[in-house]
Amino acid sequence: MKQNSHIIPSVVKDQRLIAQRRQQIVEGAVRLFIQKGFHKTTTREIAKECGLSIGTMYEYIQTKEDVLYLVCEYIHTQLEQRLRESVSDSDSARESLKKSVKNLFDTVNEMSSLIVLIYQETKSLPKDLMSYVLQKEEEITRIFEKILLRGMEDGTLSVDADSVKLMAHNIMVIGQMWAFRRWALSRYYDIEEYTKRQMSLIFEKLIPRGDEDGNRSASS
Amino acid sequence: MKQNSHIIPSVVKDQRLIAQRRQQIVEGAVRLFIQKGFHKTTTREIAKECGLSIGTMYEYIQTKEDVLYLVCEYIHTQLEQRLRESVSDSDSARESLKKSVKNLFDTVNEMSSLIVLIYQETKSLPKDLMSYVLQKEEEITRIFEKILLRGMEDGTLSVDADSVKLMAHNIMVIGQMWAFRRWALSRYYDIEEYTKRQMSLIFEKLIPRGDEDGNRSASS
Amino acid sequence: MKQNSHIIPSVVKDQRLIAQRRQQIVEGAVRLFIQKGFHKTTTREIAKECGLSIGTMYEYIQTKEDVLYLVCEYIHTQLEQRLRESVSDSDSARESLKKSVKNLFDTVNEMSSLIVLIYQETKSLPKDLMSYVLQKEEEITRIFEKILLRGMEDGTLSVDADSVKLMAHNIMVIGQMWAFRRWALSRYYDIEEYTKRQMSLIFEKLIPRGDEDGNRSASS
Amino acid sequence: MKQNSHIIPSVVKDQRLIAQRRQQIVEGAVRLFIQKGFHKTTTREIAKECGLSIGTMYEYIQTKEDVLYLVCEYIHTQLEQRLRESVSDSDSARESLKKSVKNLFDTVNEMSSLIVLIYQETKSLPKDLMSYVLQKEEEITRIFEKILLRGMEDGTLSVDADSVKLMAHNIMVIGQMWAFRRWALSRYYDIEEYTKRQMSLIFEKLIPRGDEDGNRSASS
DNA sequence: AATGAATGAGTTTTCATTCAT
DNA sequence: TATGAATGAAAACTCATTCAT
Repeated sequence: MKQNSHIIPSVVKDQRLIAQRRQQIVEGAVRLFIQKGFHKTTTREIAKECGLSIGTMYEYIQTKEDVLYLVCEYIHTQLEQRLRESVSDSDSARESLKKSVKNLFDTVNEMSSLIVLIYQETKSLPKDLMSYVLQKEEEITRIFEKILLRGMEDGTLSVDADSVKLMAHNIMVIGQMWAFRRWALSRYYDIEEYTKRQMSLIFEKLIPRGDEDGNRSASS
Repeated sequence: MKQNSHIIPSVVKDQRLIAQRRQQIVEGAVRLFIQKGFHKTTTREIAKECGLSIGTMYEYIQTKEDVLYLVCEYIHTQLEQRLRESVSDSDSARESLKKSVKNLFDTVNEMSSLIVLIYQETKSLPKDLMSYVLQKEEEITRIFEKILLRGMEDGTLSVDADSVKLMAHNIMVIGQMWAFRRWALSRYYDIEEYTKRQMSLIFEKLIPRGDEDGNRSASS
Repeated sequence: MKQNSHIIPSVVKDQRLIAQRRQQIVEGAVRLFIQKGFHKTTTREIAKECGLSIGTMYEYIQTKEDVLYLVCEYIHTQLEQRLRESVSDSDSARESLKKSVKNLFDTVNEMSSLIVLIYQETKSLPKDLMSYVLQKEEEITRIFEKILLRGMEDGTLSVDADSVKLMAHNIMVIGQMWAFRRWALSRYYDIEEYTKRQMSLIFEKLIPRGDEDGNRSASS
Repeated sequence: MKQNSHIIPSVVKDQRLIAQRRQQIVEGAVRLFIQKGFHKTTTREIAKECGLSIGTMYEYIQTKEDVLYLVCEYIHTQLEQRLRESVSDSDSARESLKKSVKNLFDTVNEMSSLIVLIYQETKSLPKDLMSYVLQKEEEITRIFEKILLRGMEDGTLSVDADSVKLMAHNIMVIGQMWAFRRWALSRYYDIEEYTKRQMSLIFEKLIPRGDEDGNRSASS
C-alpha cells in the first residue's frame, strides 16, 4: 500500500508524546472548528481549548494549517474505521452492502458536524495537504466500490461494470448528504426514515431482477 | 410569497446606480473567491478587481460579508433562472423532469466553480444572511419537488408522496455532486457519461412500471 | 548613469506624501537604531517615534528591512552631498583633495553615529538591498578616486595609477575610522588633532617630491 | 597586567569540562554567526551545531549574549596569538614591524570572516561585555604601539611620539580593512598586491630619511 | 458620489530560557 | 551532568473599516 499521510515535523522527539499531544490538539480544534470554522478560530484559542500553552502547541505543529490537516485526517480515520467495521467477508456482497450502507447513514448521523467540517474546510488546506485528504476520501469511497465488485462476482448485486465507481460515489454522497442538508431534511425526515427511503432507492437499482430482497437468488 | 432577500443598506440613494455597482462588485468578487476563497481575499483586492476604490465600494456595502451574501445571491439567481428556463407546463411532468434534470447537470457543469463556492463559503455568512441563502437553496429544490408532484397528478411519474421532498433533494445533490466531486469523477467519466448514467438511475425508480421510457403512460 | 536605488513599493499613490512620510520614518528610525540597533528596535517603536500609527507606517514600507534600507540610503545621501559640496573644478586637484579630505573628517565627526550605524547594520539587509548600499559606498569612494586621477593629470598629485583605487579607499577608511574607533582615539586626540595628523600622513605620500606644501607646483 | 576577561558563571564545576564544552560552543556558534549573523541564529541552532542539547548548553552559559562574548573573545585570542608570534625582541624594531604588519595582513586575510564578525556584532553585546571586547582590541593595537616605541628608541623607526597611538590604530585599521572592504578591493587587488602597496605606504612615512629600505641606519 | 490615507486591534509564529526528570 | 519538553512574552505584519476631502 502506498503511503497515504503527510508527516508533519515536530520539534519534540518522543513519538508517544507527539501522538498524545496531537490527539489533544485535534480534539480541541475540532470543537472550535465546528463552532466557528477554521478561519475564525485563532491559534491561541486552539491552544487554550486543548490545554496547551501556545508555545507548546507549536512544538507539535508547524502552522495553523497543520492543525486543520490533523483534524481532517482524524475525521477520515474515524469515518473509515467505522465503515470498515461493518464489512465482513463472510457475508454475501449484498448483505455486506446493506450493512455498510446502513452503517454509513448511522455514522454520518453521529459524525454529522465532522462531515460538514470536512466538506467546508478541506479547501483551506494548502495544495499538497489537500491532495492527501482527497486521496483519503477516495480510499473510503473504495470501500463501497469493492463491495459492489464483489457483488458482481458473487451475483448478489447487479451493476454495470462502468458504473461501479459512480455508484460508490453516489452512496457516499447520499450518505453525507444527511449531514450537509440536515438543515432542510430534518424538518421532514428523521434518520430512520431517511435511511429506509434512501436504502430502498439505492437497492432498487442494485438487486438483480426476480431476486427479491432477502432471497438467495432463489428458484430461477 | 414571502420576501426572500435581505436588503443591504447603502449610503447611495440612486437605485439604478446601486444595482450597477453591486453587479460590478459581485463579478469581481466571484473571480477572486473562486481563486482564493472568501477569507483569503481582501476587501482591497475586491475593490481593485471590480474597478472601484475601496471607499466607493463601501458606499454600496456595509461589511465584507455583505459581498459574500451578494455573491451567493447572485449564484443562486443564476442557477434558479437557468433551471426555470427548462420547465414548461405544456410538457408532461416526466418530460419536464427529464429536461430539467438534464439542464441541471449541464448547468452545474458550467457553473461548477460557483456551485463549489456556495457549498464552501455559505457557512462564513452571519447567521441571518445564511438563512436567506439556505432558503434560496430550498426554493430551488422546490422546482423539482413541484415537477414530481405534478407527475403524481398526471401519472407520468411514480413517487411515494412522502418521498417527494427527498427525491427533489436527491436530484439536486446528485447534480451538484458533479461539481464538488469532479476531482474524483472526471477521471472516469465526462459530463455526458455522467449525465446519462445518473439520469437512468434517477428515472429507473420514478417511471411507473410497465411504462417504458418514451411512452405516454398508455395501456398497450 | 545607472539607476542606483531600489524602489520600495507603497500602497499610497501620492508621491509627495510618500516622500514626506518616509522622511518621517527615517528620522524616527535613525534615532532608535543609533540607540538600540536595528534588531532591538521594534516596528511599533519606530512607528511611535515617527508619529505614525503602525498601520500607516506599513502603508509606506513593506518590511522592517525596508526601513533599514531607507535609513542607509538616507545616510549615504547625506554623506555624499556633504562630500560633493567641497569639490570644485576651479581648484587644483591637490587643493580639491585637501578640502575634501578635511571635509570628510569634519563630516564623519558630525555624522559619527550614522557612520557607525552603516558599518554595523548593512549586513542586516537582505542581499539585494545590501548590494545597493555597497554600490553607493563605492560611488562615494569614487569621489576621491576622481580627484586623485585629476591630480595625476594636472601634476599636483603623485600617485601610481594602480594605487588610485586603493588610495581612495584608504582615505575613506581613515576618515570613517574616526567614527568607529572613536571610543579609543578620542582619549588621545580631538578631531582637530586627528585631522591634522592624518592629513599630513595622507599627503606626505601624495605630494610630488620637491613640491612642498602650499606651493602651486611652481618652478624648480 | 589587569584582568581582562569576564568570568561567565557556569552551573558545572569541573573547569576542564567547562573549557572543553565552551570550545565546542564557540566553534559551532562561529560557523553560524558568520553565515547568518548573531541575531538570526537561534540558541537551538547553536546547540545543535555544537552537538550539545539546549539544556546542556545552558549549563555552560547564562544567556545567548554570553555565546557572542565567548566568540569575540575567541577571535581576539586567535588574532592576538597570531600577531604575537611574529614579534621577536632579537629583531630590530623596524624588522619587527615589517614582519608583524606582513603577518597582520596575512592573518586578516585568513581570518577575514571572523574580523568582519567582530566589527559587526560587538555592538550586540551588553555594555559591560562590550567594554571587555574593546579593551582586548586596544591591547592588540598596543602590540604595534610597542614596536613603534621600540623603534623610536633603537632609531630604526621615525615617529612623532604623539602619533604613536594613532599609527598603531592606522596599522590595525588598514589591516582589517582588507576584511571589511574586501567586497570592493578584491576586484582590483589580490592579497599580495594589497599587502605590498599598503606596506610601502605605511613604511614610507616611518623610515628615517636617508635610511633606505633594507639598510641598517647606514653611514651617518 | 468618489477617493484613498489612516487606523489599531488582532493574527500567526518565534525563541530565549527554565526546570523536572 | 545531561536532557528536551514546556513556556509565554514579544515580534512583524495584515486588513476591515472609517472619514476628511
